[in-house]
Amino acid sequence: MKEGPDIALLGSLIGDPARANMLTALMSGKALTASELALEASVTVQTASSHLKKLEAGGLLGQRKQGRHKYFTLSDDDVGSLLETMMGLAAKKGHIRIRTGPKDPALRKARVCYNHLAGEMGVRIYDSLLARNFIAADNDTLILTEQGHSFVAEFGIAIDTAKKTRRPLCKPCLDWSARRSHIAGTLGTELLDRFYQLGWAKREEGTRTVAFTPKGEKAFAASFPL
Amino acid sequence: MKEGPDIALLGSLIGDPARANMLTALMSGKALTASELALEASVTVQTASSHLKKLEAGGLLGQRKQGRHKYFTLSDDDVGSLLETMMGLAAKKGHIRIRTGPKDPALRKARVCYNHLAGEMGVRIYDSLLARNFIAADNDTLILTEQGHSFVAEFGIAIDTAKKTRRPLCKPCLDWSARRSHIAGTLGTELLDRFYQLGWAKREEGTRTVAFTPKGEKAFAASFPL
DNA sequence: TTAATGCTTCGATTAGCATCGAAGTATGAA
DNA sequence: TTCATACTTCGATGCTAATCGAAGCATTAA
Repeated sequence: MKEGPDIALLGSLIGDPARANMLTALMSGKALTASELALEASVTVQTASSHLKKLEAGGLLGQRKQGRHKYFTLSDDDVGSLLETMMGLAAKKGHIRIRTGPKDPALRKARVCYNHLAGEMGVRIYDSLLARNFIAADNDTLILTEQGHSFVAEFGIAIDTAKKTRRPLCKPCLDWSARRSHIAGTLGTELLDRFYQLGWAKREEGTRTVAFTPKGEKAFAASFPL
Repeated sequence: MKEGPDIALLGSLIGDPARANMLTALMSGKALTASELALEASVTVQTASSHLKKLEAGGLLGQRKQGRHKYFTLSDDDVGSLLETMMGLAAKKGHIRIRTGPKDPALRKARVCYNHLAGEMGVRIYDSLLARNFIAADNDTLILTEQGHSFVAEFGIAIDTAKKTRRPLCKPCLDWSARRSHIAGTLGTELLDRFYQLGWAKREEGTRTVAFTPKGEKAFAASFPL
């Protein structure tokens, strides 16, 4: 018995509610940490770890270590389209969708990526800094250029203190939507803190949403033009 | 917990090995009975019945009662394409396929459908008789016409004895490939028996394959032109 | 009617696996 | 170094569901 489970393996991987929630959370292209996925699935991190291991072994997930975090994404576009097909069929057959929903709209715009800004605005920082040659890609890491140092200092960040730590100054960090990179590392953290400090934005309780004030959003747009 | 298993339900349905085997067996478009599916999945009929109930409730299967048999098919083309997608991904990810395979080639041409001939040659009988007005569709059943009676008698079948039973003379029966109908009922049984009797074909042991002799195949083609 | 076949339901057993607590490893911060 | 965080592994528990035997229905044949 239990002989040839070609599609059965795939099915059973997707068939567990916890794993299905993780996969749908990753469907947006977002790269999520194990803890975040645990939260999405409403299970403990141990359980999540076990699931993620299985999903990875099954070839559905890819991972990328970033410091002490482990980011998971769907491994393939094929996986994405399979899930999309399944969601479509499930909807058609009346297996109604009860999943969350009210979170995303604000999260897409700006959210905390555990210590730096992600979402559209996070991507914008990256693009803006790169376009003005304030940062430059160097062998899979990012370095802050001469002009970049000036800009950061002008922006009110004491970069020297940040330099002491072993933590990289800039790091690219995956974003969802277009799987775009944004700024992580010490600089990313410092920037986000500075936004809070300037009163441009503040963190919403309980969620990962970062809420910008109208005034803050204008100032942001001025400081990070495209 | 266990909150919103949109795609999880689909996944778990496909995730069970027995069900996966049934679904892949139905992937060719063939309409199979519960017993046949049980055989395919290597489980008892009770277990199969339970699985089929779930698959039908999940909207993956459609059924058609035919006498005391219950024929199952994939309910949708969407279901078929989902399974195809999954099989493709499974192959790509290295979940090797161990399933049967060597059966089909001969079965496609001619096979026993529990008491009548199915497969391409079965479909041909249906088409030939219909084209020559030997049978006619009447309110979801088939009737043998006046000319049809002559033909059958000429072919060597004592139709009177068949008429006595309560069993319908002709019945359409689903076939796979193009989901075409072929002749079942008393007439179907009698025709197959006559083929055996004429030495045109004989049943292969252990399989559902019907092996026609070269001579038999020619005679068949002559008797059932298109 | 009786007998046979195809399928379903019921009940009990069993196996698998998701789950979490607790301890262990790794990375980063001070 | 020490402390904190992110994640993994181990072990035990408990729930779910697949499985099959046995009995019940439905259809067909004699």
